[in-house]
Amino acid sequence: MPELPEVETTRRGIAPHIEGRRITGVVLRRPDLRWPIPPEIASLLPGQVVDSVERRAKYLLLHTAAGTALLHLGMSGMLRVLPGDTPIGKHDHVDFVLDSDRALRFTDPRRFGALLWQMPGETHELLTGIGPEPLTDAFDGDVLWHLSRGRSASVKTFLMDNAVVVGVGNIYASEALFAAGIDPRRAAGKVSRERYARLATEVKRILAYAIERGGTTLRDFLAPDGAPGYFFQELNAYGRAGEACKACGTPIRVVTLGQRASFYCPTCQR
DNA sequence: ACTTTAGCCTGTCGGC
DNA sequence: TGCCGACAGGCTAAAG
Repeated sequence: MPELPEVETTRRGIAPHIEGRRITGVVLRRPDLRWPIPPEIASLLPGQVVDSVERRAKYLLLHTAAGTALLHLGMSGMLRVLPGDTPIGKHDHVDFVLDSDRALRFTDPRRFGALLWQMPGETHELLTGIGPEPLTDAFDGDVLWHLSRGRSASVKTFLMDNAVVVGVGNIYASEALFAAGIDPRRAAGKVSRERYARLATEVKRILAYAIERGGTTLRDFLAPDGAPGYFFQELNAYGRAGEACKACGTPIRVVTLGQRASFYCPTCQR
C-alpha cells in the first residue's frame, strides 16, 4: 500500500524514462477507477511532451503544456515503464504510449487509484486545502502543536489527517510515534510542544530513510523496476503485534484508532 | 463552523 | 473446494 515513500520511489523510477518524452497515445481500458477518468485525457494528452514528473502528497503529476495528468496509486496501484509490446494483464487499466517504443502502464487490481486531469494554471480541488509536505521546512513541530490545540482525537489519527500534513499513512504514523516515544492513543491536544518537535523530526527522518531504502513492500508494492522496498525489514512497530519490542522486549500491542490498526510498545511509548 | 466518526469502494487471504 | 468475514487507504457524507 503506497504511502509517500512508495510514491516518491515510483516517481524516481519513472521520471528518467518519462521526462522530455512525447506521449504518442493514451489507451484507456477501464475508465472506472476511484473516479471516472476524464475522457478529454485521451484527446488532449497525445502529442504532448512530459515536461516534468512531480509528486504532491501521494499524487504524481505529469506536467505538459496542455495540462497535467494526476495519478494516485490508491492501495494497490503500480506504475511501470515497459516495452510497448508487453502483453496486457487483467488489471492494466491505462497505457501512456511513449515515443521511445515503451509505455507507462498503470496497473491497479482494487481500482482505488485515480487518473485525473488539471488544466494549465488550475489546481485540482483534491490538491487544495491539504497540509504541507512533511519533508519541507513548512512542516515542523510547531505546526503540529498549533493545529492540535483543543483536539480530542488521538495523536496518531491527527498525524494521519491530510489537512495537517500529507503523506503520512498508517505504517509511517505508527513508526514515527514509536521512534518519538509517544503513545498513539494520547489525545492530540495533550501532547506537549517539545514532544511534537521530536515527532516532526522522526517523521522526517523515517520518511527520508524509507525513500532511501526504496519504500516498504507490503503485499503488492514493487518499485517501477520490479525491485521490492527494503524498509520492511526496518519496521519497529507496524505489523509486529505480540512480537518483542526491539528496544525493551515488551510485546508490541495493537489497538484500533480511527478505524486503523495501530501498533505500539506500552513500555517505550507514553 | 469545525471536528470526529462511519461508510464505501474491491480483491486477497485465512479459516472453516 | 467453496464460502465468508476481515482487512487495507483515503475520500465523502453524516453526526456530533
